[in-house]
Amino acid sequence: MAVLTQAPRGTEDVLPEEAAQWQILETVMRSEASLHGFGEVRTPVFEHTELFQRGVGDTTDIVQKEMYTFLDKGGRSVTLRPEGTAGAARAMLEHGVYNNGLPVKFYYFTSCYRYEKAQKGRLREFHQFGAELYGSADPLADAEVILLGNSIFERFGLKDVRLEINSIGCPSCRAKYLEALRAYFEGRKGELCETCLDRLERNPMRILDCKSPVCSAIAADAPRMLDYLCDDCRAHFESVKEALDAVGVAYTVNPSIVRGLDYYTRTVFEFLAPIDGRELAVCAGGRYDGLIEELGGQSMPALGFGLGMERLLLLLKQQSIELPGSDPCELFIAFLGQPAKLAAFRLCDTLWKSSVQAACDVNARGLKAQMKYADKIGAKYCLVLGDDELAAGKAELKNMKTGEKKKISLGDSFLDDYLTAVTMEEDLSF
RNA sequence: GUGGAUGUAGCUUAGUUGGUUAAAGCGCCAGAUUGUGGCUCUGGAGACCGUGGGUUCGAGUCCCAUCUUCCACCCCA
Repeated sequence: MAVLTQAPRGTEDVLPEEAAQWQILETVMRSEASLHGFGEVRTPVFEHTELFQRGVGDTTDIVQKEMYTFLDKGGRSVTLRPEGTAGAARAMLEHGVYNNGLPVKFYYFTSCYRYEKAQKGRLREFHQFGAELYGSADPLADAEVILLGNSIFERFGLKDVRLEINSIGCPSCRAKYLEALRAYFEGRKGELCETCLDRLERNPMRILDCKSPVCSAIAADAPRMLDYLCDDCRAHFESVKEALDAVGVAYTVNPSIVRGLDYYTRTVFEFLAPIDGRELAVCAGGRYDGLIEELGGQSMPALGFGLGMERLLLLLKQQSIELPGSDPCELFIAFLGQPAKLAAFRLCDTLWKSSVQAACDVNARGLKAQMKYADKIGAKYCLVLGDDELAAGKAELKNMKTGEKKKISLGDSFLDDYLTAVTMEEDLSF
């Protein structure tokens, strides 16, 4: 049956070659995050279902139809995390991390689970890098978080990544805005497409980015959130922009950016990039000042973003940005005959203990096949061991690229001989 | 969730109006003077033709269902 030989829909295996790419991404992102003062948190894959209902929002599509929710054997309802923010916030509250001084700055790599119809760049199990900052209401915090995202794209040398920002205000000014927006669209109800009629009920801001030409024409004249911001929200947004300007982070204000999660307030942003001809959000986030209180903590401002690892990988691939692959084998030791076999194995062990990537044949192959294999795995050097070499106590070290050979000792000075020979060659190549 | 495509060896594909043991290239393995890789030559292994039904004397080819992948929408990282 195919279930045995086919991964479930929307999931992907990562094989060694690609895993090497993941490792590089993670290493770079970790170093960038810690440079900016963020510390890693690791939280459970599943949480109480209620955490997401509260944290993500009962009215969102994610909670309403995309969560992997099930009862465990104790009858508790648990859910595979559909995003990283709620769990991180929960952990921060549970352990009272806010007592260690504010702001608290977290980053994480998590797998996330959403029951969606899979497409390229949209998986049921996907991975996010996320950053969270708790305990600062200052616009500088917004800029700092955005800057972290930006610096990651810069580190990889990615092109055509656009930053769009917007402010969706605080609960009070947004309420006024929604009222105005609803009134506006109600007035032109007859012209809207079917999905937008539905949006009008559930989330009128979504109508703003409808792709239908009719709706977008109507949306063009709709009231804009930015015109409804209260004085505080307006000042906040202006200061965020000032701070971004100060560090030279380019952005465009896009008044129609809406976030699908209920917890957002004020600043929202997206890093967009073209992937296979369509523009996808690779990284998105914003401020959510109400979240912590919603989860039962004392009111505390917070913000953060999620960055889709698979999408980042697609983007790197598409822009042909080569990350160094997994390290090839350095030295392959080929052998002929039983005594040489054990000698080769012993030499490999010596090399391994000195952190040299060595390998020898474990398939009982002929010399020629061993050489072929050494070539295939990209060995830089090759050593052939037979009865003659064992008797002489010396063997020829072959540079697989140039074909040059050099005699080195197989005795106590083997490691030194090998290392000097290799170092000399590398010096020559410069 | 809605609509539309797709599926033949590890990979890329061929397979004629349904007709004998399903092809090819690349890759893999092994040989070409039991001591040296990359080039060449020769040979070999490898496919229940996504899966399950149905039509038929006979199905990779037709029909239905189902799964996967992909595209648009919904939504989103």
